[in-house]
Amino acid sequence: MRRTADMPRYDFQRIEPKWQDYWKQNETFKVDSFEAGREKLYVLDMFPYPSGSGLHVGHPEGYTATDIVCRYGRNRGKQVLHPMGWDAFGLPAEEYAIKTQTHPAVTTYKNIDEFRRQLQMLGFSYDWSREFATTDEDYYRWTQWIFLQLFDTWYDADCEWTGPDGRQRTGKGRPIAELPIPDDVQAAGDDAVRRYQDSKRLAYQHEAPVNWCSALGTVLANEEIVDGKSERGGHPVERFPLRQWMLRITSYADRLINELDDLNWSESIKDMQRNWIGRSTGAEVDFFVGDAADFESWKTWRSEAGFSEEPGDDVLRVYTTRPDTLYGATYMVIAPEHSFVEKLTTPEQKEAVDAYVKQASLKSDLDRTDLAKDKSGVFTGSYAINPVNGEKVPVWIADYVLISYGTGAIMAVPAHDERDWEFAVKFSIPIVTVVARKDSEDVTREPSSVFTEKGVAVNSGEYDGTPTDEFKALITARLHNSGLGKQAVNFKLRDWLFSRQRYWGEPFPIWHELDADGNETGLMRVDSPDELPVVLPEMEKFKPTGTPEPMLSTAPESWLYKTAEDGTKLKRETNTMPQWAGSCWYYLRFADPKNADCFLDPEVEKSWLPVDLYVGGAEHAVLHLLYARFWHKVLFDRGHVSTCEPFQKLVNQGMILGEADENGKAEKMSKSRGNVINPDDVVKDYGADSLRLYEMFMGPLEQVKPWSMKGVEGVYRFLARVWRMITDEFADEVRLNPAVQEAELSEEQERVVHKTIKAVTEDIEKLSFNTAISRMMEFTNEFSPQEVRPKSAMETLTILLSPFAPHIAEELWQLLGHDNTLAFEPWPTFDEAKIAEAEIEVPVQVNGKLKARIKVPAGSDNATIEEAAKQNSSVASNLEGKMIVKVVIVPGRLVNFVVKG
RNA sequence: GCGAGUGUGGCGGAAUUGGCAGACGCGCUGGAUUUAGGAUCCAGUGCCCGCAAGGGCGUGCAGGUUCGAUUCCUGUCACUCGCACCA
Repeated sequence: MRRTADMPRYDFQRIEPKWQDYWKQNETFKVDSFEAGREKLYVLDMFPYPSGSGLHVGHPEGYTATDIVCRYGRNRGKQVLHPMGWDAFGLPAEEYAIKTQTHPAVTTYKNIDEFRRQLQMLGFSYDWSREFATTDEDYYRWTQWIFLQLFDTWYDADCEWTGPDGRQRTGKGRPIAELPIPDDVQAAGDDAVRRYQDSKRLAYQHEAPVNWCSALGTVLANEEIVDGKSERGGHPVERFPLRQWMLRITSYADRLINELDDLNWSESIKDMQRNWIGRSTGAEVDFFVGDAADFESWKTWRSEAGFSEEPGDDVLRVYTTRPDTLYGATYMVIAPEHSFVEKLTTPEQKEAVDAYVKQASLKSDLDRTDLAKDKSGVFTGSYAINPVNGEKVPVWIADYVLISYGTGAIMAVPAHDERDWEFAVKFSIPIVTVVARKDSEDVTREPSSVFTEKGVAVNSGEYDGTPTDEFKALITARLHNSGLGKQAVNFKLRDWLFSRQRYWGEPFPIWHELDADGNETGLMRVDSPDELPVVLPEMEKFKPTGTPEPMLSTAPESWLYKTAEDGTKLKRETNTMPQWAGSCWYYLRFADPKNADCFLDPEVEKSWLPVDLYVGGAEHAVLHLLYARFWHKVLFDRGHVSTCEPFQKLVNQGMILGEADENGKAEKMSKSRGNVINPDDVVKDYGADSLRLYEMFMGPLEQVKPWSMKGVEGVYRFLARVWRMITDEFADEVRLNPAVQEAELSEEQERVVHKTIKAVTEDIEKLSFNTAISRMMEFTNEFSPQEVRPKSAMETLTILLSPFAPHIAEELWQLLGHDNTLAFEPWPTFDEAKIAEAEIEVPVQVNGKLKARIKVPAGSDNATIEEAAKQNSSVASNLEGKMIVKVVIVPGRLVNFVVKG
């Protein structure tokens, strides 16, 4: 019999819309209320920025993985929270607005509609009733509210407390009202108290060098600069000081490192975060720069007064991780921006110093990194006194020392630091060895190469012979006792620059007080929570001012100004928040998206949080994940959430590259290369189930892998084979294949069924979807040729397949005689006993080389197996005339004869 | 430079308390069916020698441990990602 065109076939174009409709009509995946006592599963995708170019094939990779976990979870009887939304503030919509005079909201919501259509076309089991965009007023109202929490919080680094998670910690974010006010501040009056409080808040204003990008018309966070250019667009960035909003993320640096330990994240992402935070321990040490004659009296005074919090203007304070090399400090360096530059510069050196400092200030970050290893610097003409040996050391200025790290000044030990070595060689500064390799006999005072490892002290007076680690601890303690230094910790992490000068972002709920002349006094007021949201003003032009003056400063006066009840004139803050703000807490809002009274009901929070599985691209390994963890910890400290970490398990999907060329080389997909695959086209040609299945079959989820249209065809063929295994391809209408019968499973069939259930189940648990799919292919290869295909086996496969290819699975489930969706059918179980074979094949080796395979009854004892092996003709001929030295038998796995002669 | 990761057929990949290397898919070869193409089905497919039986080689490379190594150890090379004058 031949197929004809009108006979039913695997018709995804009919099946897929049908079931998408069904799920929508029946609200199959909506979760209304939390059922106490039932296991919960909160699975989250990194929500997309709804760009104008639509969904990319990289999106469905992670989304399919989470969808499989969710659908599987429902079949396992869990209550599943699986939401989707939009990270919708951001530059592209605003750039488009500038070009076309269209309000960014219009573009944004249009793009969202397109993204939603594309995601629904792929059959993801989201609870769409929870959808929101970060640009919704109902949402950013609470983003502003959280900002007010940050504004209302100071970090008490010494507070010891036990959180609702039962863990003891030191350091806590506390309400600003609980901040102790020093007596002298109190005495200076209310305004002084307010300014003091403002200086301690987690959200504070700060005049600091910023990264200004004139092309984008905004300042950018350090994290948004790549190679001295803007991460977005690659535009040049200049640095100059500007008053900006900052978030005190550095207060949480230690907790952001420590609390990574218990998370189920890949070590490499944890490492990237640890690296980014960059904690180092060492010591701060004071070098005396006053009149040399006063050195001894200064030391005596210090040993009584102790190490001061502020260094004072007769000392140069340095930070070092190697206090054990103090005796080898042959010069010092201060950053060109250091406040001591002027004071330490002698008249003879003034001209050279001025020139150098000016040149350094003109260098952009790009220049500084480009010239990386080429050291430059200038001598100030002054000397400091080394506190441990009283020696005079020259003080230099060089831009390899950064003002933003440590104290902006270093002691240089050229013998044991590569940068100092280079500098000393270039400027002919003495180099003195103070650390030697252990057991090394000849220690030259002037070494021929730099030695940066640990060893034992030499040329270090009474400390000679002390091992590095011991010496570090010892000298730090002694410096502390004599008031000359103390142990110190430093981080690479900087406070987070939180303001932008663009329009399309959340306005700050902040007012600045104005004096009679309309100038800002520096004092601030906040909008009360019931005045939120502070809605973006309607505007017609979106072009940046071209200066660091924020866009919103051109907003209507009615939005910009008001008079407080006490008569004080107020001006609104005109910066907006960066795009990160909205994505810092969306996972919380998904649990309670419609709540009008609260950002998240505490009971709901305890039910659904934390996120059990979070899947997204590795490009967010530091920024988004670090920021979100920081906000979460602040909310935790303030009692708004009950867990200290938001995301229990994190998985980063690997990037999907374009199709490989004839040389087998695959490149990143990009418009300019013309190798972008559009999901719409794939769905049109092969269907959503094939796209989903293919993306999971390509290889391990976390791995980078190239696209292959032939591969899509491969999984499409598999689905068509499953279809033909269960349906009758020769009938005039869709109906069951006559081979599918109510029949008992044969022993062999039962074995295949149970083996497949076991493998697919375990693979899903491991997120090893590619191997799960190959197991189902094996099942199909086994059953397709059979003339009797028991219905129960077909039902089992249908359920196993349903998380991966839900549309075809629902359709087959219906054909197999079921009225309901299979979304909540119990997941099949397996019986280990039914997987075992009666007779097993055992490989036989002679001297580790495979010679034969023998069949023995399962559970045979070693003697039986050995005997059977010797009976094998091939083995026997290999053993002939040899002496058997040893027989290795691994029950059920292998036999190895070790022979001699 | 520092940190992390990855190297397996023509291609994507599978196999880890050390025990049959190459599951599954793609591609390729041959065959069946077909007016033809497509689709489908069957058989084969790591490399080398050989008509065959059979033999040799083989998980980036070089060593080591072991009866036995893709897996463990040492060294080395290549590629990818992240950070990059952080004292």
